[in-house]
Amino acid sequence: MAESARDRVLDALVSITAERGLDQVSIREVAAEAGVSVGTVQYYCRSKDQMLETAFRHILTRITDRAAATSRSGSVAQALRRALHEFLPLDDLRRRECRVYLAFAARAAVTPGLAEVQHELLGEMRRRCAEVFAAAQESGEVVTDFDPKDAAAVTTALVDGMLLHMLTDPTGLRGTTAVRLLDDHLGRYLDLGAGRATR
Amino acid sequence: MAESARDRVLDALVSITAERGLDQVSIREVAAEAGVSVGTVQYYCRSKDQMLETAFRHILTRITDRAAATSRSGSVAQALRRALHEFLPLDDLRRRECRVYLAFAARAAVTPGLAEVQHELLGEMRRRCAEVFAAAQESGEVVTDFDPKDAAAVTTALVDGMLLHMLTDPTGLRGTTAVRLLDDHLGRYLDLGAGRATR
DNA sequence: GAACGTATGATACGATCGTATTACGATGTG
DNA sequence: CACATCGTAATACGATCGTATCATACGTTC
Repeated sequence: MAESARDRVLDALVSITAERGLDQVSIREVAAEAGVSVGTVQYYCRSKDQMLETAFRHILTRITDRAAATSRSGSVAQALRRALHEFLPLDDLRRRECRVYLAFAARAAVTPGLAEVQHELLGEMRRRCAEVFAAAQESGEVVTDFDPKDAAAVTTALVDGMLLHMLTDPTGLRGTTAVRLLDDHLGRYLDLGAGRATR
Repeated sequence: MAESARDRVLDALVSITAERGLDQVSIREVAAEAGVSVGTVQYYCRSKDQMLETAFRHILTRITDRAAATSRSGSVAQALRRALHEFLPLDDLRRRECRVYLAFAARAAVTPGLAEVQHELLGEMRRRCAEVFAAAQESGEVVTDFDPKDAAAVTTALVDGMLLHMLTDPTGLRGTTAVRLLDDHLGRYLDLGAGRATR
């Protein structure tokens, strides 16, 4: 079925942000990209600030849904590894999404409305990640003792840091290297086993 | 001695970026903050893009110089720990600077001129960090075997990731936690010894 | 002391910005 | 049928944007 006008507006904003950056986003540009009038954009978004907050939630939902949909087969460690890969810019689609995330996250540092969204995101990320680490401890898939919450905080920070470096210095940190470094990191907590070689 | 007009212009840009964000920066705002005319800003910066690139280098020099000036006394690991702390938003001054860095780094994802600066920065960071890890291996201050380059890449990414999380979700990752997580991380490579308790 | 480059300010131009207002057709409802 | 609501478009308003141009001092150098 055809995309609703509202979704087309939000997707247009995301497209512009991914390709030209968040500061190239204007009501008129979004309207043109979505193929609607300025009035239609205003109909769905009361103000530009509200439009940005809505679009931030929109893109985050898309990313986290994809991560949540990854396979849970195999060991807990393997499942975590696959899920975390969905947050890294490892192909064109994820690179686009990560660019949008980074742009919004950076603006969240000075925009309370966006900071609230970011707070919800990171809290959920850490919570889910800590659950996985705790589950691995229960099932004995660990190589050392550690606090699941600390491991979650450091792992999510590492993922976002590698994301930042991959996007802003692609020749300095390549995807294959990032995946290997993430494996090394996880391997310090969990037994990745042969899963490291599987997709 | 009094600050030169050029420095006042660059510092004004940094101030605006730290307090209101990079997208609130305009030639007129910078001129007003610096207490000079628009013409003076244009005299020192041919275009806005060039102004941003110059200011990015300006703030990076300030940060890296401060890190380079930290004490090298004690163990190699302790010196590295102190230097890395200069890149984290652990007080108001560093929080301001980190906000500016994050704003520029995010824009570097879509602005080739800024990406070049970021590439130089991260390359230098990884190089220096790897040197320190290698020196620690030479002097035997290590707790396991590892590749200095990999350790440098993952450590710099972790620092930037924690920086991102601390700035965009201050209640989710506090400074004391970040310092502890960084200590845990370094402790997996190096023998921090009692230095962990020292400043 | 005339000429000149440097540093600064004032101002004008056209473009674009976010937002508010208004109009108009389609749709549903009394 | 009358009328309200919803979705969409067109357009106008004042503000702000980046940039270009011109004028004016102040040194320095022939």
